[in-house]
Amino acid sequence: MTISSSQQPSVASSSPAVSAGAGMSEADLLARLFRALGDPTRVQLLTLLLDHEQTVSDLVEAVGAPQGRISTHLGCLRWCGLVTGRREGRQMIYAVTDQRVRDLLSIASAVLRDYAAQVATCGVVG
Amino acid sequence: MTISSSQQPSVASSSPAVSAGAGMSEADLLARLFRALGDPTRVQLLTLLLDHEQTVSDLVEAVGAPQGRISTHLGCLRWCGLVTGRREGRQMIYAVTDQRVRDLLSIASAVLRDYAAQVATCGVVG
DNA sequence: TCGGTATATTCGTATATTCGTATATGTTTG
DNA sequence: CAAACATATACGAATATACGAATATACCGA
Repeated sequence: MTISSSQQPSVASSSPAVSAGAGMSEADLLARLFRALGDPTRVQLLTLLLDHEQTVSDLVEAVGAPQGRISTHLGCLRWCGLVTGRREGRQMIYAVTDQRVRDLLSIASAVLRDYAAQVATCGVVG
Repeated sequence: MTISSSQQPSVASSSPAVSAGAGMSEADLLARLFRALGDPTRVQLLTLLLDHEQTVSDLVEAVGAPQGRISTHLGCLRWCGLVTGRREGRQMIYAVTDQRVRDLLSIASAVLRDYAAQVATCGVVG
C-alpha cells in the first residue's frame, strides 16, 4: 500500500488535455492552483468546510446545486489537496485540514474588504 | 481622503458583460479574485514585481510576451488592486505594494511544495 | 443477491478567457 | 507640430471551463 487517505481520485483519463507532467513552470502551477480556487461553487464548498467537516449530501443541500456538480468540484478540490475526504459507510465526509487553505481564503477575504468593488467589475474575470 | 494612489484605470467601457455591481456574493467575489490570480502571465508579472517595481518594457522583456498582452494583464491586476502603477515620463512603473498579495503568493507556493504534482494534473483546471 | 441510498463520472453544449494582431492614446523631443 | 517612443485598447479566433442531465459505481441492509 502506497497511499493512505488522500489517494488520487480516478479523474477519468478521457480528457487528452492533461499531459502536464513535466515542463510546467512555477507560474503555471501557481496559476493552476489559483484557478482551482477560482470558482464560486468551489469557494462556497471550501467556506462551508472551513467551519466543520460535512458529507456530500450536507454540502448539496447547503449550496443548493445538483449533486453531480458538487461531487465534481469536490473531486477537483480533493485532487489538488485543498480538502480531504474519507468514506464513512456509504457517505463521504470532506474537510479542510490544511491550515494554509484557511489562510488563503482569509487573506483573500481581507483583500476584498478593500477592493471588492474593483474585483466585482474587472472586465478580464467575467 | 479615500484613495491615494491606485485609481481605477480606464479599462474601456466597451465590454457590456460586466454588470456585476450589486448582487454578488462573497463566494463570487473570492472566486473572481482568485481567477485574477489564475493566469500564468499574471502570476509571472506579480512574481517579477514582487522583487522590485518595473516598467512595462522591463516586464515585456522579462516575460517574453507581446506588449499588448502584458498591458492587458497589468490592467487587470491594477484594476483589482493587486498592483499599483504610476506614470513616470512616458513609461508606466508597476509594483506590488500590498503585503497581502505577497502573502497569497507565498502561501500558494508553499501549498505547491506539497501538491505540485496533483495541481499539475487536475483535470478540471486545464 | 436485490433494492435503495450516497457519491462519482461522463458527455454535449453554453459560456468565459486567452491570444495574436492591429490600432489608438499619451508623452517627449526635434 | 511631426516623428518617435511607451503604453493601452479593440476584436475575431482559438481554447478552457462550467453546467445540466443522464448514468455508473460503492456501500448497506433485508
